[in-house]
Amino acid sequence: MPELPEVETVRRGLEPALVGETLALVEVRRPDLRFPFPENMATRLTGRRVEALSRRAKYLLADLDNGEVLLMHLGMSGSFRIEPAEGAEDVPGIFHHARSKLAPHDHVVLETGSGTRITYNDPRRFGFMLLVSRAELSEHPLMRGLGLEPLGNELDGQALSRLFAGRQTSLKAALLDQRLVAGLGNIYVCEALFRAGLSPFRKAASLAGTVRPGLRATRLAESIRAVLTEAVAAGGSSLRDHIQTSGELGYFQHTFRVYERTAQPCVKPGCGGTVRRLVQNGRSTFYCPACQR
DNA sequence: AGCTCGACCTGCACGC
DNA sequence: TGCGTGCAGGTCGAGC
Repeated sequence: MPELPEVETVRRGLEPALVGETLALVEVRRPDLRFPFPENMATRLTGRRVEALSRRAKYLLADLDNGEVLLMHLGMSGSFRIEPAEGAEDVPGIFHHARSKLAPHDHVVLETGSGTRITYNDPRRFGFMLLVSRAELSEHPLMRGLGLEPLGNELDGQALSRLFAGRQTSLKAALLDQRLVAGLGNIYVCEALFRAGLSPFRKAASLAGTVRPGLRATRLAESIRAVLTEAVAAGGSSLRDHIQTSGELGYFQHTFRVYERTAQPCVKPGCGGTVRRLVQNGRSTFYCPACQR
């Protein structure tokens, strides 16, 4: 499911249910996700208060009151849902009976002190959770090598040109490389390249150009910001799963201009091209051969 | 060092 | 119906 906009949507959904709350009950139902959960994770989390919930690239970071951080990644198919906990009172004296049963692939269940149940579900099990001490977080192998935060202040044409300089790989592969820019995935790379009018097959190094240096890079940086900002505002994209913690769908998928639009006409006015799908580095690339150069 | 590719895992849509 | 194939929002590590 999740690229940056989906992870940010999940963060915003979890924040009110989690921050300031104590983890009263923690159940790990299946430990073997991409990495095994930390030894005794349930015990180590129980009784902890969550002080903040932030995001770095596609990672969620829950600050705990003991100086540790719960580091979470949703992989391809991870999602959270929030419901009233068992026996939680909706109105004083009236117990909530609408709590749904646990579903297949519900791997972690957290119950907060105020009677909320937060369930992590992940069919493909590419996601994971880790506990890292706050002090060591920035040097953790998963965090240390991450590139620019695309909605942060540093991402602009100049930064992109510098990062891509000398790279012989394609623009598509370079944008997917989390060590350069961190948070983009297959959807938003395709969409950003379309908006910038740049071919996914162009060499990354050519972004700087020779005639009008910086122009392409600036267009690309602006396209990345625009597509991500719009997608966050739309609650992300829901392709095959729900993504919001409420179970509601994001709706940015209705705004895709090339992704999964194979053989449909290019939406750019006057272009007349047809969207094509091609496998690049083992992943589908959607693009318009007429207006992406 | 940079780059490409296979592997990890489940579910679904498709064609025969 | 059942079975095989290909596809899916990610990332790591092996091997050039």
